[in-house]
Amino acid sequence: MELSSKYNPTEIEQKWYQYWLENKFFHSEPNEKEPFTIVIPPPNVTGVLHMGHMLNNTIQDVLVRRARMQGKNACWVPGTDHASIATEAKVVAKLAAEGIKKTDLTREEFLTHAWEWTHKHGGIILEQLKKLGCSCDWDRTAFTMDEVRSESVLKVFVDLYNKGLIYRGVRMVNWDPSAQTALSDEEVIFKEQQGKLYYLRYKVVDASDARADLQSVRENDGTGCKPAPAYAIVATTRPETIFGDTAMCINPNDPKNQHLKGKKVIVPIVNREIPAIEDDYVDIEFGTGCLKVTPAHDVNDYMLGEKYGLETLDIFNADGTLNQYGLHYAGKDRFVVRKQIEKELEEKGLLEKVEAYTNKVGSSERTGAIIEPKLSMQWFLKMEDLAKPALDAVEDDTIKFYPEKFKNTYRHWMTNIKDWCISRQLWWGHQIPAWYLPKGGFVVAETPEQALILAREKSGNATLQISDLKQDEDCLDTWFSSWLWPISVFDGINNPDNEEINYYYPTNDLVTGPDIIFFWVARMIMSGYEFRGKECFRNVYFTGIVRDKIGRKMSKQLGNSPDPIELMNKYGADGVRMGMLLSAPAGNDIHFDEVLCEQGRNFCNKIWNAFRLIKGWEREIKDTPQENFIAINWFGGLLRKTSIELEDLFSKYRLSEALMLIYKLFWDEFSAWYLEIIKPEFGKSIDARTYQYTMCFFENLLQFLHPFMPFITEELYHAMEERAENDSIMFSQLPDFNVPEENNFEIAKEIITNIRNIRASKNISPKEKLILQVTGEHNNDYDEVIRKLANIEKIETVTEKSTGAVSFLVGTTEYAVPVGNLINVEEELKKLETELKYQEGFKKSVQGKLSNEKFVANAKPEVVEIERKKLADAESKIRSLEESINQLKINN
RNA sequence: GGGCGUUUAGCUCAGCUGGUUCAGAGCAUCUGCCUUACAAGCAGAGGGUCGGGGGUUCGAAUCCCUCAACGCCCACCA
Repeated sequence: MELSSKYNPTEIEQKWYQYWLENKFFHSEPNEKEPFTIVIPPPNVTGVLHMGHMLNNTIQDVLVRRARMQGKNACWVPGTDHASIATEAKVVAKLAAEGIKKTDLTREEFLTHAWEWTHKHGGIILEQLKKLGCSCDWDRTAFTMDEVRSESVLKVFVDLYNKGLIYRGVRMVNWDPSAQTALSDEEVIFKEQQGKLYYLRYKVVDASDARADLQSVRENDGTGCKPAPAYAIVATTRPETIFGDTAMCINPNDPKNQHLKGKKVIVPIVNREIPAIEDDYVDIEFGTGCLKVTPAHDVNDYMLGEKYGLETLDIFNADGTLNQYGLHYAGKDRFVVRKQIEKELEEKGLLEKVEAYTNKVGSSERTGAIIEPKLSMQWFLKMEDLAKPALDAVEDDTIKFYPEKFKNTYRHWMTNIKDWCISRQLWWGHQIPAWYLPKGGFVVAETPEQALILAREKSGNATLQISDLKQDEDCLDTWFSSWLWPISVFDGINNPDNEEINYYYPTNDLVTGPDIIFFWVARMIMSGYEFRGKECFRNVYFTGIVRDKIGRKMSKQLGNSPDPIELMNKYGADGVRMGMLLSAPAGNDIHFDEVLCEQGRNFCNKIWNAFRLIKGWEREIKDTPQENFIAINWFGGLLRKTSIELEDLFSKYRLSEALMLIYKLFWDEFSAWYLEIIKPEFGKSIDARTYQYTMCFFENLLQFLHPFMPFITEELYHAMEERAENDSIMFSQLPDFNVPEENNFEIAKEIITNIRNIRASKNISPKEKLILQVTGEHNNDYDEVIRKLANIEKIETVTEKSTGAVSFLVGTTEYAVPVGNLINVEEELKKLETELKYQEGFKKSVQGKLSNEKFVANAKPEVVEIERKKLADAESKIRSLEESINQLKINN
C-alpha cells in the first residue's frame, strides 16, 4: 500500500461522515442499554457557525463519542432555535431593503416572509456541524417552532395559566424602541456611558421666603435675611422626560430642602404645577437632593408614583419618539429632543448648569437600542415556586456544575428571582394562546376551538363564534420554548408517558456558555421539575468564551474571528478540534490561537506516519521467537495506566488534560520510545508476535483518540486490517485494562538520554558505537534496549571506570562512557564539582530538617522516613562523585 | 455599591484537602541533525525567588490577612 507522507484530511473526512450517516451510526432508539443523552443548545436557525459553537459542539461530540465507546446508547439531539427577536429583526431589515415596511404587512404576510427566510438560511449551521464531525442523531433534528415543540409550548402556557402562575398586568418593562417589544430583564445589558447631568430650575410656587438655591442657602446661613431665587434645582440625566414629571421628591430629613416641604413647583417649559412630595428613598447627597418624578419612565419613579398616587404620563411613542405630551417636540426622537431641550432650557434661563456624568444605560441584547422603561400590559410568569426545587437541585448536587463556581452565581439569581416577562410584541414566535371576548375578558386555551368553548361558558353566550374572539397579538419569549427543550425534543410534554421520554430523560450532560445560565440553564432546570418532576440533566459543563490570542472577544466588528470552515479546510476537522480542546479547561475563557490547530494538524500527521511505519514492516511468517518482551510489557502497562487516568479526567470533565495525556502517550512514549525500540533493523523483518502486539497497541491508541479526532482514527482503524461490513471504531469497545505492573523502564530511558547527551556535547555521531561502563547496582533487563537506542556496543560492569570516560549518575549507580581523548578534564571536573556542591547543599538541608526536633516530632512518620532516605541517597551520591573527582585528578 | 474569579517559564495553562529533587506540561526559543515513518520531523538544552507585603507552621505555590492589577456576574442612586 502506498501512503502519502502527509495526512490529507479533506477526502477522508467526507468519506467517513458519509459512511457514518449511511449506516445510521448516530441514530439511537431506546433499548436495554444504559442511555447517554445530550441535547444541543439549539443555535439560531439562521445563524452560522462561529468559534463558540465550534468549541461547544466539539466538547459535546467528545462526550457523546466517549459514551458510545463505553457501550452506552448515546443520543445527541440536534436542533435549532427560532430566535424570535433576532430573526424578526433580520427579516424586517431584509424587507426594509426591498422597500417594504413591516407595518404595511399583515401578520400572515409577514410570517410568510419569515418562514421563507428561515427555509433559505436555516439549517446551514447544522451542515457545518457535520463538517466538524458531530455525531448527532439527525433523524431527531428539532426546531423550537415545529409542530411538536409549538404544541408543547402552548400546552405549557395553558397549564401554567390554569395553575395561576401566569398572569397579565400593566408593569414597568424594558422597552426596546427599535424592535418595539418588551424584553425580560436578562435581555438588557448595562453599559457605562459618558453622559451629562443637567441641573434644571423648577420654579417654586409662592416662593416668597423660599431659598431653593443651594448657593444662597449657604450664603445666608438660614437666616432668611436675603431673599433667594425661587427655584428648586433638580438634577437629571434625562431632561427630555420633564414632560412626564408629575411630582418632585425630596428627602424629609434633608436640612437643605426643608423649605420645599408642602410646596408646589413648576415644571420648566411645560409649566405644569406639580407637588413636592417627601420620601426617604431620595439620596440627600446626590445632586441637590431634589428628584424629579416621572412615573411612566423610570422604575423607581414608578414605585414612588404608586406609593403617592401620582399620575402617570407616558410621553413616548413605541418607537422612542415623543408623543403629544412632548408639545412642540412631538414626533422627535428622545435623543434629538435631549439635545434640543438643553438649548431651549438654557435660552429660557432654566438650566442651572451641566456636568459631565458617567452612568449605566441599559441596551437591548439583540438590537443594541437603548432601553426605555415603559409601562405596558404584558404577560408574566410567577417564578418563586418554580425556583425552589431548581435551587435545591443545584445546591445538593443532584445537578452538578463544572466548574463549581457557577453555583454561587446561580444561587444568587435564584434567590432574588423576579417574575418573568414572557410576552413579546413580535410576530415571529408562538402567539400567545389567549383570546379576548367581544365584551371584555379573555380565555386561555390551546386551540381556538377550546377557546370558544371556554368563551361561551364564560360569557354565557352560546352563540359566540370563533370569529368573535380575538387572539392576543403578542408572541412568547423565545426562551419560553427553549426552556422545555430537554423534554420537548422527546415529546414529553404532549405525550408525558411515551417510551422515548421515559428512556432518555433525565439527560446526562449539558454543554453551554455561562452567559445563558439564567436565560436557559436555570429555566430548563425549573421546567424539568415542573413538568417531569425530575432534573433535566445531571451535569452542566460551562465552556469559556472564545477570545483571540490577545484576549479580545471575537466579534464581527473587530474581524478577529477566524472562519471555522476555512480553519477546517486548512487544518482538517480533527486538527481544529484538537486546537480548540487543547486550551479549553471548563469555565476558563479560551485564548484561541491558530497555532494550536497547527499542532493538531501536526499530530494527525504524526499518527499517520506512525501507521505508515508499522504497516511497512516485513512480517515474519513462521513462528519465530518473540522479541521485545520488555518493551511490550512496558508499553502495555502504560496503556493500562493511561486508561485509568483518562477515566479519572473524564469524570472531572478535564478534557484538555485528557487529550494532552493521550498526545504525550502517542508522541513521546509510543512513537519516540516504543516504536524505536521494536523497529527492525534495515532490511530485517519483525517477528509476528511483536507485530501483533504493536497493532493491538495502535488500535488502543486510536480508540483513546477517537472521541477527540473521529476522522483520522476511523480511517486508520479501517486501514489497519479488513474490517467487517458496517464496522466502525466508534462502537469498538475499549478493553478492560487491569492494573499495570510496576517497572523500571524510566531508569533505562534516563540512561539512554544521558548517553545521547554525551554524544551531543562531545559531537560524537549517533552512528559511532560506544561502550557503557557500570559501577554499582544495575538491572540487566533493559540492556538490549539501551544497546539499541543509545548505539552501545557493550555494557560492562567495572569497579573503576576508564580514564577518559564521561560519567553520569542514575539513582546511585554510576555509568561511564569512555570517549578517549575527547574528554575535557577541566570541563568534566567542573561539571562533577557543580553536582557535588548541589548534593552537599541538598544533604545539608535534609540534615537540617532531620535534626529539627519539632519536625521529627510533628511530621508524619512517612515523611520523616522519606527524608531519611533522601539523606542516604545524597550521601551515596556524594561518595560516588568524590571518587570520580579524585580519579579524574589522579589520572591527569 | 455588593459578589465571584484570576495572577505560576516568552505564551496558554496544570499543580486536589500544606511534606518525594515540587516548581511542572504543551507551545515558542536555542543548539546539532535532510539517521531508509514523519523537517508538519529527530536528538538535546536553556528558561520562573509561583502578583506585592504580612502572618500561621518544624515546613507554604498550596492555609489566613492585606494591598495591587485584570476579568466576570449582580444591583432602582436620578
